[in-house]
Amino acid sequence: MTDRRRSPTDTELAILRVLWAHGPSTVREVAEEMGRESAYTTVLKLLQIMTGKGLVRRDESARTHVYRAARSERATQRQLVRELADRAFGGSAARLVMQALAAKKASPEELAAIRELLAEREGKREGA
Amino acid sequence: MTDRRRSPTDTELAILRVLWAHGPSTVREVAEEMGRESAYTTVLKLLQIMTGKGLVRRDESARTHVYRAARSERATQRQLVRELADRAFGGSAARLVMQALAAKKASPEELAAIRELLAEREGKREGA
DNA sequence: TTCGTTTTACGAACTGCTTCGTAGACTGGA
DNA sequence: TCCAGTCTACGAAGCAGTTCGTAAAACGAA
Repeated sequence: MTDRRRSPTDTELAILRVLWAHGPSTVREVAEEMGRESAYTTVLKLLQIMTGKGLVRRDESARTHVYRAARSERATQRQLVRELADRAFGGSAARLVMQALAAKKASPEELAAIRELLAEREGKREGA
Repeated sequence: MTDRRRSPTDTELAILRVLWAHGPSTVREVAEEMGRESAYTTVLKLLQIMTGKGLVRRDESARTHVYRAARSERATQRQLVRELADRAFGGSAARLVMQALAAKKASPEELAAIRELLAEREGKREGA
C-alpha cells in the first residue's frame, strides 16, 4: 500500500523546511526563522494543526514545546515527487525526470552526480 | 520574468489531461471522459473558471462551446516541475531528479532514454 | 407553434487552508 | 505577593477551490 497521506501544503512545507534545517525548534524559533511574514500565533496554530495531522511531533515535557518534523526531508520529497508524477506524468517518474532536466539548468557537477546515480541504478537492474 | 501564474489545481489538471489527450472538446465530452466522478455542471463550472484564469480557451462560435488547453502539456509539466523544485528542493532540479529516480522504478527503456538526454545535455554544456 | 432536450449561466453551500486576535495559564524577578 | 513577559489554546473570519441544483436560453422535431 502506498502512502495515502495528503502531502503538506505550501505553508506547511515552509515550516518543515525550517525544522529540517534547524532541527527540533520552538514556535518562537520557527517564527523568527520565517521572518516577519507570519505572526507568532499563526505559526503556532500551523504547528498545532500539523501535530494533529502527524506532520510534526511535539515534545511537551517543558513548558515551551519543542517541535520536530515527523518525516525526513528525503521521504517527504519522495512523496511529493511521486504525487507529481501521478498528477501530471501519468505516474511515470521517468517522464518527470526528463522534464526536470529540461526545466532548469543543472551544474556539470550535478549532471555528473545524476549520471552516476543512473549508472548505479542500471547496474542494479541488470543484475549480475 | 518567470511565469508567475499559479499552477493548475488537481481538478483543473484532470480536465487538462482530457483536453491534451483528446484535443478540443465540449463540456459533455470532457465530462464523459472523466467518468461519473463529476456532474456535468461541475465540469462546466470548472471550465468556465479555467477560462477566466486563462488555463483554457473557448470557441463560442457554435452554440455548444469547444474548449482547448491554453498551454501545452509540456509547458505545464515544466512549470509544475519548476514549482516543485522551488517548493521542496531549494530550487535545484538536479536534486529533484535524483529523488525522482529513487522514488519510482523506471523501465530499462526509460532509463536509456534518460541517459541519452543526459548525454546530450552534457554535450551541449561542454560546448566546442 | 409547442415541447422535450441540450446547453450555458449563476448562485449557494461546503470544505480546507491560512491568518490573527484574544484569553487564560505559567514563570521569574522585584 | 504582584506584575510584566511568554506561552498555549481556541475561535472566528476570510479566501480559494469544488460541487451541484436551478433557471433560463437555444435548438430541433413533431
